[in-house]
Amino acid sequence: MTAPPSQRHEGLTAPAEDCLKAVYELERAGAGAAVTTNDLANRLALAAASVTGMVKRLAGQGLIDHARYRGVRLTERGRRTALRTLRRHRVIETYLVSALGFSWDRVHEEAERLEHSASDELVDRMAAALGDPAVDPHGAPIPTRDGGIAEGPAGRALSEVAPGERGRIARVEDEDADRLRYLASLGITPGVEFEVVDRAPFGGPLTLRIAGAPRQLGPQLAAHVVVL
Amino acid sequence: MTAPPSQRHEGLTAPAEDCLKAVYELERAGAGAAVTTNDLANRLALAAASVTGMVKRLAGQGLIDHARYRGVRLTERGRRTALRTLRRHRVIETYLVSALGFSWDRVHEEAERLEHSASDELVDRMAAALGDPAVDPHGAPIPTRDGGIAEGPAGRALSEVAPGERGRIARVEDEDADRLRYLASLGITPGVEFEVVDRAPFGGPLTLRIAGAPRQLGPQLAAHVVVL
DNA sequence: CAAAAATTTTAGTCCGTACTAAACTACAAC
DNA sequence: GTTGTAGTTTAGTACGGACTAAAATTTTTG
Repeated sequence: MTAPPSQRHEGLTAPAEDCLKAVYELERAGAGAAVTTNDLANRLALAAASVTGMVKRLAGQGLIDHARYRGVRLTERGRRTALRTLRRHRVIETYLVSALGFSWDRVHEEAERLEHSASDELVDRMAAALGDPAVDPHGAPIPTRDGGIAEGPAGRALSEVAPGERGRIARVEDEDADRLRYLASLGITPGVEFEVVDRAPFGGPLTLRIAGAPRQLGPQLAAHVVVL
Repeated sequence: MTAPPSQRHEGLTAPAEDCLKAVYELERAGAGAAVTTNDLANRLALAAASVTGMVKRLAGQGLIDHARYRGVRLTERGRRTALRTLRRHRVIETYLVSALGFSWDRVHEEAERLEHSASDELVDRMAAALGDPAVDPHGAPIPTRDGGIAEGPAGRALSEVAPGERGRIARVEDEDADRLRYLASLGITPGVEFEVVDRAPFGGPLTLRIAGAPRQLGPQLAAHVVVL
């Protein structure tokens, strides 16, 4: 008997997929360094010991390389698997916003659950229904069906832009619903043009002009807004 | 800490939701009698001992009543919970067919997974996008948001219809993809009008006329087609 | 109505995922 | 270069969900 215990993409459980995705995202953020247990534990809101356990299982499946006490790296297979999960996540987010009228601050949570149960076929149909969009509602690139991802031009943080410069919001790297709602209320969403009017020193607020109107924004929020 | 271990509607795990749904459906089919462990084990493709374990947990949560050695019954809370799961399932099936172009024989599997991770809000949005349909692609009634369900006129099995009678296919109570595909190829889908031309005795095949064309159908299949 | 058959439950095991507490490494600071 | 601390792993526990095998109970049958 031993039926496959439900809801699995290639034998991976939901926590395992979450872990791979987290490794992928932390590797990306962390400029090539190995991802530490602690970082993973923070990201996944787990105790470090739990991460060690998960990491061992994933290493046993050949999805990550684990050097004891020195962190983990995705293997090629692990990377492909993580990208498939990421594709599911981002397509679902986009579909929820574009086809079902969800607001961008509420889709993360929903996609976080659905990404583990939606089949690749469903996800492909959703993507096709939207004309295969390249980015999700937060401006993050959607991995393609064949495992590619357009990381796009690097961009820089809005908090680094000097007064007088103009640019366009590329993406918002935050998942918190309250912060996303607040940013949207300021008009800070992907694709929007802005000009930095002023930047107060010592971590002070940024003053922007968006669509002619002046906007103030704290530096912690601005640090997660990527602009071009 | 102890974060809610993901993907749960009111603290219920996916297997628990499946079990409640199975109890609901078996109670419905079984004319008021208590549902036996064996029936559940068959329906859920589990060992009987596993069902006993699940049943104990659900009884502990007040969702079913369990009399040792004599089967289970849903409590009022259990019934409401089962209906919410059933609503998610049927709305999702309908959405997949109507909005995303799935064929009716492939949606069951997908919905079986998604029903556990889709939020009620998502399901309500899907339903609204379709104009709050009353039945799913197989003709089964979709429970309403407020916990009601229109069981509709009883109907009878197509296998019971006498030669010369006419009627309309109400629903197809089968989930097997191959059989559904076969039925669709014969034109047997909800809403279709038919006339029984002949019924061979001793479990022989049924001869129908559908849209003017003659069709033959075995009695096992016909037994799961409900007509009005 | 007693014995046989079928059903159900208990007992014991395993795995994945979590936790805490204790032990172990690595690295940095002195 | 030892030592302290931060970070990591091990050890031990728990729980849900699954299994098999054995015991208990109900039902059927002779």
